[in-house]
Amino acid sequence: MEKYRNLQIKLTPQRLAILSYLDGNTSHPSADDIYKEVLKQFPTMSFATVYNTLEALKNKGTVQELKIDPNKKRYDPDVSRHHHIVCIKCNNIDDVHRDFKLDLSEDLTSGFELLGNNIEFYGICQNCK
Amino acid sequence: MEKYRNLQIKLTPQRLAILSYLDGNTSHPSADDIYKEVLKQFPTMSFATVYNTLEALKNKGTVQELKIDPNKKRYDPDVSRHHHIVCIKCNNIDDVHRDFKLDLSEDLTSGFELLGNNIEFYGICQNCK
DNA sequence: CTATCTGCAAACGTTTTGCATCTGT
DNA sequence: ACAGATGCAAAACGTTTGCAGATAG
Repeated sequence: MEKYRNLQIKLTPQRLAILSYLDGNTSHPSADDIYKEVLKQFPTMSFATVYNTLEALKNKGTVQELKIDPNKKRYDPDVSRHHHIVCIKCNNIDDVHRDFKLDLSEDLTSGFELLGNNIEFYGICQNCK
Repeated sequence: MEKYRNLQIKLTPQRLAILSYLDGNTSHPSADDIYKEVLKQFPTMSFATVYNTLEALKNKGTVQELKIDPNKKRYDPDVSRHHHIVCIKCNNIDDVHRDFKLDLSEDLTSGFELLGNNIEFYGICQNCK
């Protein structure tokens, strides 16, 4: 795949399968979701490879780790500035592509150098209503 | 303790020690932090009791579980509406007591019934600067 | 050719569970 | 008295690691 050449990581068949699964994926999959999917193509796929690849992609800035699910890490191939809305019943996650400028006055930052924010909206999704 | 009577849970000595440790605590402790602390007073304290108690307190709405630390759950006895600012270097968490009214227009909620939001600010804390 | 990746299995840290005993109400 | 809590140990779960063999560049 041409588009991945500039990642500067070794493009093994397993990694290409992971990249292809992640490309345009808005389901915010967990490591296990990725593993299960790629396993179909590579019956010897291991978690080590999934995590190794995710670590490499995180370092290259093409995937971000989400803290939305308290029980496992989930991954988002969309690293553009956006937020999420989570269903409190089924944990389904959707993207919220809107920018909010949230400034904190000095007295609220506890001396922190403020770098940014992530907003997690929550509610009940269409399916669960 | 009078103030805990209305929780409608059995107030064992272990639970009172946990409640006393949590009361006014703004360090956002993990289960392990709580365990270690209460262990000083009750050498037979077990994780089962810590988790059991936290579960009960969550259900009563007097403690909330935080998803800020990807490696372990952290707990906040302050259930008033507030946000957090996290240090990207040391994972230290401070409270941000300010209200932001963030409305999402219909076309951004993906059909969700919007109930609220949590904002995680991030930056570098005074110690780490 | 060699730095890096894969796959397996073992290890890890956190959280959950089963169960016998104990205790707050 | 008894519903529900404790404490222990084992298990479950997601994630990480060590290492021998394989492979992309």
